[in-house]
Amino acid sequence: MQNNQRYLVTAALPYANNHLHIGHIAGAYLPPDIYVRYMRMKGEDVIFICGSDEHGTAIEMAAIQEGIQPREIIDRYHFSNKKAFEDLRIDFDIYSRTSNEVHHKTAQEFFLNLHEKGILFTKSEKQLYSEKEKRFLADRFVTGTCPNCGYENARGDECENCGSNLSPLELINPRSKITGDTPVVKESTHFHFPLDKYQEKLEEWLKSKNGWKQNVMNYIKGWMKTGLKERAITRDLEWGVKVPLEGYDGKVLYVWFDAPIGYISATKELFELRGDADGWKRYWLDNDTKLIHFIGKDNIVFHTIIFPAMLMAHGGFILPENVPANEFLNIGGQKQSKSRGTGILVKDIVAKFSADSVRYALAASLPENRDSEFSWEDLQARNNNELAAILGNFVNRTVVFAKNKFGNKIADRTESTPESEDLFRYVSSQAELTGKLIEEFRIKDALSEAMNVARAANKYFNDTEPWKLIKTDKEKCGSIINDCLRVCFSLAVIFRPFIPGASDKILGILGIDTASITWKDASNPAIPAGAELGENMILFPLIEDEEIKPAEKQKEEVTSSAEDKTEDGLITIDDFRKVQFKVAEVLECEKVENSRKLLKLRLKVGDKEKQIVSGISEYYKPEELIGRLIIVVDNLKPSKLMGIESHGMLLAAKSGKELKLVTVDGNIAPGAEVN
RNA sequence: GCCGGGAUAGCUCAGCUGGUUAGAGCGUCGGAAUCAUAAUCCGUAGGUCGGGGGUUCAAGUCCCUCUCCCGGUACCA
Repeated sequence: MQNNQRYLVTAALPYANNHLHIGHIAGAYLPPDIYVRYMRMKGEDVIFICGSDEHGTAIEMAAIQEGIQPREIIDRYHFSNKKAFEDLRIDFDIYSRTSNEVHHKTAQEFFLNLHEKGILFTKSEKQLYSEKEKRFLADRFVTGTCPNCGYENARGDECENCGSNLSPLELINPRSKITGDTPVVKESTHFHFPLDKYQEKLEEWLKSKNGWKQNVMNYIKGWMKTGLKERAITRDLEWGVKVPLEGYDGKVLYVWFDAPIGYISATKELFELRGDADGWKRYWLDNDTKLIHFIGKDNIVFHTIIFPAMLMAHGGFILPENVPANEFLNIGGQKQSKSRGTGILVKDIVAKFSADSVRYALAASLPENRDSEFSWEDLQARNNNELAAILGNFVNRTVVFAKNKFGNKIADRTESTPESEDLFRYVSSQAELTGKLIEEFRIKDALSEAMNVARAANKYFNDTEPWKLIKTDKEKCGSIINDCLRVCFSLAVIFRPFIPGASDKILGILGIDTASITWKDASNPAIPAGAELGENMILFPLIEDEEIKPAEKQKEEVTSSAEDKTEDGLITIDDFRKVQFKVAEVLECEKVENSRKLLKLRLKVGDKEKQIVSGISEYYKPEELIGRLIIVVDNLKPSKLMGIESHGMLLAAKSGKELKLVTVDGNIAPGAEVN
């Protein structure tokens, strides 16, 4: 057989600033794992590549906020996510990371290749620069007042309040999110990639692609219609792949440029580990290789437009054969979101349920055509009503029967019946159908067809009634049980891509070596009559209601606590409303004796008076404050400072050694609400 | 605002270029069976395919419009 075909399968590189949730798994990792397992059993030459995407602003910012090095952030999530994949038995040939030396080198070479060809061009742009930190501030590092609605904490890229898109330069009174200082406008020069020049070539290439999913094509059309635009491929940032040219200190490759190159670097690394340093070329530079990117829909542009354009520009590389992007998996109608901290994390779900159960439940509701829903009840129902009741039960009833009636040995098959032949014809055609569906990336349908085999198997058991036959015709009964055991083998093969754990167990019971299993075994399940069966076991323990309920509660807790403290420090309007700010007039003010910086203030808030203690005597003298209107938090839980009760706190802005009271712009009655 | 996507049985979803009584799984209800993790098998009920209008011999499927949800993207004060 002269099949030179090779497959290079990639799964989106997870960004190493958060833990993976099951939406990621359903979108971009479980489908390729199933696909790859199947293709391997079919005897195809496949490599399966993934790794952590570890550069970019968000990681640098997270590090600054936590006061640690980016390295610590990426290590935390790289290893956590690597383990999450292992726990779910998602078996990459390599799970690499873009902080690796081989990646930096590969990305730099790629950049230089384009640069030397004169494809890239430079352009200078005005950007905000922090003198204090000696660095340019990325959009997300800046906050300020929105020029449209006046919201004071608008982000550099958009205003959360009115939804307008902003550039940091538009912000009124911009501040660094890190130090709070005011940045200045400064020119910065960046390399750009002329994506617009590749539009025609891309469109032509895409035209030749049939069999791509409709949703993917729709996204592409949208982008093409608006017209592609040049894109900056460098940034002013510390954390990333350095621009490998003189005079570009402090600049790194933009993360979207370096990340997809990670697929190439990871492949290089894989073959280095295999002692075949040039092996990666067979996969990336050879037209006999089919490159398949599994991703979520948020990544479609990068994998169908930007990265292919980069590969075209570089030359020599193959372009993707298909990009079967999935939609999103929601939970209770709610989007799972890293940045909002909602969603069910892999590490939490595998702590509680088996990889097989989770894989099955997710595979059964993959968001292949549109966003889909996942719930804990779903997981329970899938496990109990399908895995346990249909598949698990069939294997169990067969094995138990063989054990009780045939001395735990594989009975002889002495005769064949039309029913038996029908059954195996069906098994064989279902195996073919399941495989075909997997190859078409219709994993959900494939799984459903696989389960139909187990249904047919149960029906065969029911219809042939071996429990009756054993009393009248043990030989014929033995043939039936032999059939059933062989179907168990077929089931182990057909289900193997989806639930490898259970497949191993079934094959273990049957005493079959798992190493040499091929897809063809599903149609030709050969088991040695007379051989002793291994120890039976329950493949899928039932999931009780109690196991689901705490999980639900847990989920709610996660969600609600996440609302209070989200990744980028955002709160909801409801959170804000909890705090009652009021205008207060300072009636009396005196220094607290023996304290270094405490002042005791007597305030008039509406028609009541209250006392607060505040640590501002280093900045304000008591007499300066009397008569002034200030802003206080009115509903703060009272506390004692140096034995003196304080019933609130005043607001003041602090920067370095400066502190200024927050006041109101003009006269207003004390007690007025601030919002 | 503009562009795109979605709205199909109680639930989760399939329905390609328009064509017989709109499908599957789960759940419901009834029956058979009792080897098996009270697990199986057979059957039943259940939908004016988001609302309205149109094209057609024929529309869930095409066109228009409206409502709601989700993405993307532009701008005004």
